[in-house]
Amino acid sequence: MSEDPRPRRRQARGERRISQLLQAAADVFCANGYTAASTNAIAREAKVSPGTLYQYFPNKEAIAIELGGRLIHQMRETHGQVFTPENLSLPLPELIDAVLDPMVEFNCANPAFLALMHGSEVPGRIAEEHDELHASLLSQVRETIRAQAVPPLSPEELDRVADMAFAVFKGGLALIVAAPEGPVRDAAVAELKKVMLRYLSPIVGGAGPGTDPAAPAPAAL
Amino acid sequence: MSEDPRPRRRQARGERRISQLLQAAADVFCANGYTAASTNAIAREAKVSPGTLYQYFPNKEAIAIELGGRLIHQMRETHGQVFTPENLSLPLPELIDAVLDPMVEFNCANPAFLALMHGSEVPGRIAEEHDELHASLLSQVRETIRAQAVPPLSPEELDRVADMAFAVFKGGLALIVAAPEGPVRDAAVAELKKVMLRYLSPIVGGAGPGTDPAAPAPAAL
DNA sequence: GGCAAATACGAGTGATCGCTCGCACAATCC
DNA sequence: GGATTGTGCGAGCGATCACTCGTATTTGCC
Repeated sequence: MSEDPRPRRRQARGERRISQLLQAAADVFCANGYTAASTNAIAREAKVSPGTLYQYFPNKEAIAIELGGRLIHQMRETHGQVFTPENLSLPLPELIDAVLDPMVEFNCANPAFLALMHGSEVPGRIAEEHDELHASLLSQVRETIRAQAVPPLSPEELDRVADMAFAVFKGGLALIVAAPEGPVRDAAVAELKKVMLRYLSPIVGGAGPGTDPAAPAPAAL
Repeated sequence: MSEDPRPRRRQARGERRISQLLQAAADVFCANGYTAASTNAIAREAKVSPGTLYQYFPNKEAIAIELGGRLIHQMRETHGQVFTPENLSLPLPELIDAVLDPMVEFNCANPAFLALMHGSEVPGRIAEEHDELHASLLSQVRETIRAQAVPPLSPEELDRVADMAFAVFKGGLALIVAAPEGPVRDAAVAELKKVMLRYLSPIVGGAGPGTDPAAPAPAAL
């Protein structure tokens, strides 16, 4: 609750150590989970002594807080550029590309994000921030679907569809990040896009079977 | 390793204690995760002393092994009754009902299953058994889709579709078990069925938009 | 160079956890 | 009843973990 009036002068070396420690923490959290990750292991991974670690973080929880905070911040920047007014009125296939691609890229580049956000073992502060982010993302998804839905959905339906679209995305995302980098992962991304497109098409396209009423056997790609 | 030639005579009271301890372990694992769950907490939850707990389990891992084993066994029984030859040729909507309903029911009734199977913190033995179960389920899904696909899918496509269908189901399942029991959960289940139906329809129905009710009288069983 | 602050160290401390052990009670068999 | 064995207890042991502290080194500033 109290601001600290002495913001602790940091030298460049200190900032570097912090990044180094957070990177090490990300690796260890990712490999073993939050609870099983020991602060000594994090320090060892960062090639520093336990004492040095505690020079920059008051306790283990603070490490997760800071790491989670930075990841959430990056994620917010990512999805801030994703749900733009222009994207909002894009045709569905392009909209799905525009939304999924950055999300997939971020989560593949930062596996610690999912590891930290998912466990029920994480300290309460992280869980709170994650809930906020989740709610924020969800409302963006909801507004996007609302903007696209023809005819308009009832509020209850809108909630259900947004919740399910997000949950399904998360399920597919887990498959994608688990896939080996390369063509296999790309194919998985394409497949998830198919799921989303087929699920949402009837909602945006009125009663039609798909967004593209042309060729009955598209089977492209 | 070595079979034990002395299968340790158990009295009825002992069997009851074991069930009691496993139930307590399920609750504690579910609430705190495997690593954070202490054996003393499990014993306390079961209203017995730590010594009593260790009368029936050699160590903490064995508790998770036994609990996971029992849950996996139940799950196998469930999905053994799900993927039957009769169900294999069911129309898609009925097939989805037949597969999803028991799976959803099981996971809602046994939240410890997901809690135990999901963490990367669980002992290696559980992870192995879970991988086996996962592979088994996946192959059942694959065979079902293969039986339904018109025209037949290439092996690579079949793998991708089965993987994605399963991953998407798991994502939706997480939403469902998190939903409060009652109409909200039922609506979520119905919504997940929509996702699966819309995703798989183009695969089974050839070019058709949805489940073509061409065969009006399947009426078997 | 000289000083103060920041950085780095790593053995050590208290707490917690998995697990043990000695002993008492209860059930079963003869 | 006596013998044997399963059941139950809970204080306590060794290991591990989060975290500290006294001290040595490096950096920024004059």
